[in-house]
This record gives sequence, C-alpha cells and structure tokens, in this order.
Amino acid sequence: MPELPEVEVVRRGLADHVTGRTISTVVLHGHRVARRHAPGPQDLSDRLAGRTVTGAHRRGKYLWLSLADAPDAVADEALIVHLGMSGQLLVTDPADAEARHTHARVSFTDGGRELRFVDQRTFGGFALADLVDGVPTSVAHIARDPFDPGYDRDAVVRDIKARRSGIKRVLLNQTVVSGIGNIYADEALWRAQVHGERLASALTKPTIGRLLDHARDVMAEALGQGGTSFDALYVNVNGASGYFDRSLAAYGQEGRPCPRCGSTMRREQFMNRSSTSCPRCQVRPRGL
DNA sequence: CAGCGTTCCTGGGCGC
DNA sequence: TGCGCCCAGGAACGCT
Repeated sequence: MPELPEVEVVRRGLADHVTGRTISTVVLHGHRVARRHAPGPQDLSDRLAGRTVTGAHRRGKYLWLSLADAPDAVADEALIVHLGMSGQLLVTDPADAEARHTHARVSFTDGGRELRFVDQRTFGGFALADLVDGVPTSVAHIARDPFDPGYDRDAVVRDIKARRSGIKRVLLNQTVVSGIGNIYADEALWRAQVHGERLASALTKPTIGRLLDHARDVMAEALGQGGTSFDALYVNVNGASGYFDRSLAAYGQEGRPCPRCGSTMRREQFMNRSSTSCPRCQVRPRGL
C-alpha cells in the first residue's frame, strides 16, 4: 500500500522522467479516474494538452506535477495524482500493450516514453487544481508530513495532546500529520510501546514526540530500502515488498514473536481495520 | 464542531 | 472445480 515512502519513490521517478517535458495528449478510460476533478474527464484532458511539466511534488500521500502556465491561465496549476491503495504510475514505451486496470495514459510531444496510471482498486485518481503558495488548493487541508522543512514537531505534539481520541486514529488523521498509514502507524506504536487505543490526551508530550519520531524514522528506513529496489521503468512501488519481509516488526506479524520480548503478536480490529501489536509491550488501556 | 462510523472499489486467497 | 466470503485501506461524507 503506498504510504509516504512509496509515494516519495514515485515522486522521484516522476521528477526524473517527466520534468521539462510537454504533454501532448491525456487519454482517460472511464470517468472514475477523474471523479475528483469536478468539471469531468474531458475538461481534464483538454486542459493538460500542451502543458509543460515543471516539477514533481509531494505532501503526505498526495503527489502533484506542477505545470507551466497555460496561455490564458489566471493561476499556477498542478496535476494532482493520488495513488489510493493500489495505484501505480508506470513509464512505458508508447507501443507497449496496456496493462489491465490502466485508467490513464499521458503522452508527450517528444514521442518518448509515456506515463500510465494503473489502479486495480480504483481509489486513486487525477485532478487539476490551482496552486496557492506552491500547494494545490485541494491538498491545502492536508498537514505537513515529518519530512517537510516546515513541519513543526512541537506544534503537532500540542495538537495531538489536545485530541480526545485514540492515538492510532490521530496518527492516521492526515490533517494532524500526513503520510502515516496503517503500516507505519503500527510500526511506530510498536517502537514506542504504546497501544493504539490509548487516549491521545492521556499520553505525555514526550511520549507523543517519541511516537512521531518513530513514525518519521521507520518511514525514512522504508524509503532507504524502497529507493534502491525499483526498476527505472517502474516508477511505482509495489509496496515495499522487500521492506515488508525483512524489517516490519508489527504490521502483518500476527502470531509471530515480538522482536523485543518474544510474546506472540496479536491482531485486533480497530476502526474497521486490523492493528497488530505486542500484548506485553503495548498494554491495552483499561476499560476498553 | 470534533469525533467517529460508513462507504467506495476489486481481486487474491481460502474454506467448503 | 467452483462458488462465495473475507480482507486490504485512504479519504470523503454524514450523523451525533
């Protein structure tokens, strides 16, 4: 599942492959891929044709390509790409056969390799938005992620401390701190030895700070491994397949021994999804 | 208004 | 063999 490290790998691939190139055509299959673009797929295709990509950017799990001004533009614009749970961006030869679940093809005026959006579960999609202070308007509600130069750790700690909600739910709330999904939330909670259903406001500020630092660290480690294992033509990530197997202590490790104390890792349902944790290192709060 | 449950999607895997 | 159910989960939305 693409979380921050996986999306960052994709961003780097895009920066290498499409920056400076001019879009010739954008073909969208079906309406769903452009459902977050209110004026619809035709408008999206029409407005992208002829635009030059000036850069590849990311905040949390959102990715966008900044575009050179259109002749009649009133604001800077960007093509936003969200990978959802299964989205992939592939750089392919235009003559290659289309993979199953291809929803978009972006070709360039130089006739070189094109960009394809492949998404099995169709939670991802494209949209066009105005940029305000370098961030698309539809991404403005997303908080800065731990790798953003403007990330204010202490402010995030104070925000979390004020929340009357389970800590895991808060870590997954992209308006508090972005980029953390189920995988890295479980890893950070395990490292900090905190149960995800502990009330955020009941944790001490140092504990909250440690949790955030663990989340940042585990994502940095994943990025370090993900960044080296991908073919140049495959701008995505099939998750951190290499990372998954070797380095995860908690996520998906139900039934395995805790790497710290040897207790059998347990899985619990929480927020309609699974959480894996150590019953001894991460004590469930009383009364829940 | 913050918090929380629900819903959108598809296909791989597995039990019977 | 084949059917049907479970599961993965980010983010928007609506209700309390």
